[in-house]
Amino acid sequence: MPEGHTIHRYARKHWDDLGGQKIATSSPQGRFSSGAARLDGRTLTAIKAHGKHLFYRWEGGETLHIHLGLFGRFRRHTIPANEADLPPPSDGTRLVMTGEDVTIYLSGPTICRLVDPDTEASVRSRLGPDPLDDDSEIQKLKEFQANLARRSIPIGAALLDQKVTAGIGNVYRAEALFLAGIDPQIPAKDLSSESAVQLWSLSTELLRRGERAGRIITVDPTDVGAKRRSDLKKRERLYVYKRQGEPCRRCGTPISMSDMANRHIWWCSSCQPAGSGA
DNA sequence: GCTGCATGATGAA
DNA sequence: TCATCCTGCAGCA
Repeated sequence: MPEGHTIHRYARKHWDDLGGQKIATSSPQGRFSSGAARLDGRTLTAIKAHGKHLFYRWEGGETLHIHLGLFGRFRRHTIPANEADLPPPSDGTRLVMTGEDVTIYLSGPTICRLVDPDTEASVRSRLGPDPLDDDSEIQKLKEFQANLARRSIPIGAALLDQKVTAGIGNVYRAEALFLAGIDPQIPAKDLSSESAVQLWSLSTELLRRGERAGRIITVDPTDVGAKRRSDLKKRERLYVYKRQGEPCRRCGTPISMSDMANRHIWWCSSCQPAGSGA
């Protein structure tokens, strides 16, 4: 499920599977038929992730722009010796990309379209700094802080705004604010410099860990009596997300929930007391 | 089988 | 603030 860590992971894995190869493309569902027909047989020259957006660049200069939204997903199959053993794409499969050894099915994306390099650049220019991007850490942090300083919306809403920072979604916003001890309600511009720095470095650390592990794990194993992160059971991997009413793993206070920026948000009212982070 | 919900984002009102 | 688009699956009957 797609926050930035998943997207960067896809970019890397899809490049390993398909990079530099001539790719056969099709759209069983039909909604991307013309785009798939244009790409069919072309060589994939690069894959770039920015926040939750994916950009597949092809010989000939065009870019395939994909955004998974809430429902989009990729399915990957190694092509079996007998091609009849390959599970067929479902009727809803928007795009099939087949390389030498691997085929990828895409379903449910919010965006799947061909764009020119200028459009790719303009999409990216509207996104805030991505903690998983290779750009300079100092530069990204400065941009993040400047973006916060310009907003009076609550920090919990600002973190979901991809113009502020790109890649954080509803799980990471709740978990990062908990770990940083920040009240989700405080205005973004009121965040102290220390809290902003901490929030950025936590976001980076958590997203990196998520990309590596292939799942979101924010809990320090000692907080749940485990030795290693890999030992954590599914229900133990997060501090606050979807845990309303359950005891805080740090202090035992029941976790709170409310709505912010059209999504549920969870927090601990003792670890993140009103006004904390300012 | 049906219902509701979900790790997202936009555009209208 | 709401309605809408995108799809799958858990939880229920």
